[in-house]
This record gives sequence, C-alpha cells and structure tokens, in this order.
Amino acid sequence: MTMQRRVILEELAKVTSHPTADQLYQLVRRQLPRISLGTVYRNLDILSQTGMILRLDGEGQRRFDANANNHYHICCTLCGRTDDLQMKLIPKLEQNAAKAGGYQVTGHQLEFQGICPACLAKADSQAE
Amino acid sequence: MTMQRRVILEELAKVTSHPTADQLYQLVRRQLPRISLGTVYRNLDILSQTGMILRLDGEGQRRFDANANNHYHICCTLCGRTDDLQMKLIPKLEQNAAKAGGYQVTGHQLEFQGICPACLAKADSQAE
DNA sequence: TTGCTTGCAAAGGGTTTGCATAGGA
DNA sequence: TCCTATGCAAACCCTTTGCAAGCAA
Repeated sequence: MTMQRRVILEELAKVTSHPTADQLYQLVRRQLPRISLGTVYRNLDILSQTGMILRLDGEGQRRFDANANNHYHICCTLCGRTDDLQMKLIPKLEQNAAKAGGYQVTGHQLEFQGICPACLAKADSQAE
Repeated sequence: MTMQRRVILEELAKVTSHPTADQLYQLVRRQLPRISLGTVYRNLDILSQTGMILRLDGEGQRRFDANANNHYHICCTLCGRTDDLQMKLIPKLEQNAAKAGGYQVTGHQLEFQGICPACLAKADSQAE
C-alpha cells in the first residue's frame, strides 16, 4: 500500500459520485501533484481486483466506487451521473443464473438507466 | 432501411453468439465485400437506438444482440463469450428502482459474470 | 541489492467523424 | 435535383504498456 494507492482510495471514499479514472486523477493531484494517470489506472486496477473497490463498466467511460459491497446503480442517460440505489439485493439470483446457464457464476451487476432529477427538471423548464 | 442495414440485421439475427462490431463486420463482408466498419458501427447505433437490437456495454468490447426483448446475459470472464439466460424477468424491478432513486427509470440491464462450460473444462484439464 | 511501484510518454485498440461520392426518392 | 447513407481514412479518446528511475525492505 503505497502513498499513491492510499490517497487514491481515500479520495474515492470521500466522494459519493462515481468518478471516472480521470476525475479521480484530478482529485488526487491536489495532494500528489506529480502522480500520473497511469498510476491511477494501475492502482484502480489492483484495488478492484482485490475487491476493495468496485469497477463499473457501463456504457461510456469506466467509473469506480469505493463501496465494494454488492449494490445496484442507476445511471442517467443524459448526463452520465451514476447513483447508488438503496434497494434490497435480490435473493438467490446467482443460483438461478447458474441453473439457467451452466456457468460457474462469480458475480453479477444490475444497472438501471433513467433520467436523473436534475435532468428531468432541466427538460421540464425547457419544455415550457 | 438500406441494403447494408438489412444485411447487418440479418447476420446478427442468424447467430446466437453476441458478436462484437468487428465480428459482425466480418460476417457481413461475405455478402457485401465493400462495406466499411464505419457503416457497421453507424447502423448498429441506429438499430439499437430504435430498439430493434440490444447493445451490451459490459467490460471490454461492446457486443450486440438481435433479440431486443429484455432478457439477461452471462459473460465469461475468461474468454468473453456471452450467452442469453433463460430466466424469468424480475417483476416490479424498475418500479422499485424508481422509488429508491428518484429517477425516471427507462430500463435496466442485469449481467452475470462467470466461467463458461468450455473454460471450466479447459481449467480442469490443465489442473490435472 | 532485490523487487515492486512510479512518472513519463508512447502505443494500442475500439469507436467516432469528416468528407467526397453514390444511390434512391 | 436533393438528401441521406456509404466507403474510406483519419482522428479521437480512454486505457494500457515499456522503460528507466525511485523507493522500501
């Protein structure tokens, strides 16, 4: 756990948004001005492989989440904003999938698409 | 609906795999040797925007599915193979998400990760 | 020293885009 | 003719990688 890795993890944990690698790079740079984007990518890779953070591979740019517990996300199709959902996990989901597909199931991701409150408001005001 | 778009749609419908844009390009080229990758991308874009096909934005390369009905997928983390799952859709999922997130929910994607039968067999034989 | 991590910069690879041309209404 | 879609190639952008230098054990 190097200084760089620690700061990356801390900054990711601070924000509730789900930043892209580049956004996180900008945040981390305020503390470590000489850090490189490559290092950010490398550490995000390691952290997600060890299960300390979550990697969100939706459409567009990859995003990261310091909350590694399995939970679901919703992503705004207009602005790209991604939020956590306070929703119960669906029980027995992976067992069912294993039964249906013959795979050895190791995980799952559930992502909703929609329009976030801010974009809804914007669309409303423009419609007037 | 141009000739190109028709052939792209037909070829996509023929295969049960979920090809990448490039794989589909190879297939389509057998019938339209002068078609370009750009055209394939452009048409896949249009087709998915109009809801005629599905766009799968998991990790790695984008994949496409001629079956636009909502259904779930499982993707092999070793070889990238993607299969449909014969699984009941989860009822009221989007209503629950809307309640939990304040978004206007327009859709969702559920994707499982796992190891496909072929890769399981390969891993087994190598372990011996 | 030894081995891993960094910073830097270049390469990589999938996807998008500009533009002149072709084809259909 | 007018307009849209195409082929071609270049541009784009995010991500990965090679390598020499740095740091810790």
